[in-house]
Amino acid sequence: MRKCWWRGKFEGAGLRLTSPRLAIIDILSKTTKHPSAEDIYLTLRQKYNNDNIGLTTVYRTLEILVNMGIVYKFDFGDGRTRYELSEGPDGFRHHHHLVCTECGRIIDYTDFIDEEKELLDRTEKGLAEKYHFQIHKHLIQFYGLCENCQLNKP
Amino acid sequence: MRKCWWRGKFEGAGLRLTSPRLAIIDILSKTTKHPSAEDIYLTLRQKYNNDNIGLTTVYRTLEILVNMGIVYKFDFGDGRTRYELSEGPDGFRHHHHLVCTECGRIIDYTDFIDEEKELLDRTEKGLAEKYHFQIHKHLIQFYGLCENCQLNKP
DNA sequence: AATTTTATTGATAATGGTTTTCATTTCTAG
DNA sequence: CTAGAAATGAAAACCATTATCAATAAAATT
Ligand SMILES: [Mn+2]
Ligand SMILES: [Mn+2]
Ligand SMILES: [Zn+2]
Ligand SMILES: [Zn+2]
Repeated sequence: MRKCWWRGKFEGAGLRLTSPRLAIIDILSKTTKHPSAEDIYLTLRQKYNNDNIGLTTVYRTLEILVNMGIVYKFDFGDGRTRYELSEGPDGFRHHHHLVCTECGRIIDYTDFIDEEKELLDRTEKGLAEKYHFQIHKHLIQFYGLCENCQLNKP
Repeated sequence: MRKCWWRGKFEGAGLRLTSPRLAIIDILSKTTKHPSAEDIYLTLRQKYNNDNIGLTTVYRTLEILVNMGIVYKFDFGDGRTRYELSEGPDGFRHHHHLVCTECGRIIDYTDFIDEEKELLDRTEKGLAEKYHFQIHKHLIQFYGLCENCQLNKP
């Protein structure tokens, strides 16, 4: 688990690894949640209140990180985009999501991920051939009710 | 292939099957695309220009249809919500999507759908048990470049 | 070191898809 | 017919995201 695996990507792109950018990566690397741009902005104000990082910068930085493949971007259906480091604090962890449509709770799961991966690879290959599509990524999500929301919503 | 399979759902909910609603369902049932609310609104103005159906009504109707399970709602990443009848013109057709991130083209595919279904069922069952989640639906999408966009973007 | 160039930043304004509001119209029940 | 409920659409409000732009900071060049 080498640290700061993203540094190289920044240098290669002629981009500067500034303190706002480091702070945003830091926040993402220390959470298991899926914060929105505003979530990150608010965390910055609380914990790093020495500097005054603008919401615009948060949005801009996230877009850069997404384009470099350092961060993944998700829409879980609650009207705001949510973000997640592509490589977790403990190294790589490919996973998919379970989304509660009532309270918005997100669960990362890795169960069945190998079987899924195998099927997805095969499907991607088949689809690429049949539709001449060049597939770059896939998205799998399950929607439903979490334990709490099942009880509170009969 | 019984026609107007949705009538029952409307009656059961105490909702009226008005002409704007019928027109919107009609448009959805005659396309293989995935129109946005505005797409539907514009089609209404062109083809059914006798009446003057407001964009608000389109949004409202779509939400009702989604809540009744008659229509599916998708986010393909282009900033607008897109809709599709849950049961196609030729009866049921469960499928997933291939999305071109360059031009927004959407391909419905049913290849591998049986294998996917089998794995999804198994995964849903496993996840439901492990996380006590009550799963209602799944989402699978592949993102990449369509044939055209591969050529025009080297 | 001084100067030029380039990248970054954040306050503000603008954008644009979607929702709310609300007065009016249409349908339904009695 | 009449009272109540549901539906409609124009306009205004909402709100996450993006564009503008002048100011700042860092790198490159002289
Ligand atoms: Mn996750
Ligand atoms: Mn489709
Ligand atoms: Zn929940
Ligand atoms: Zn394309």
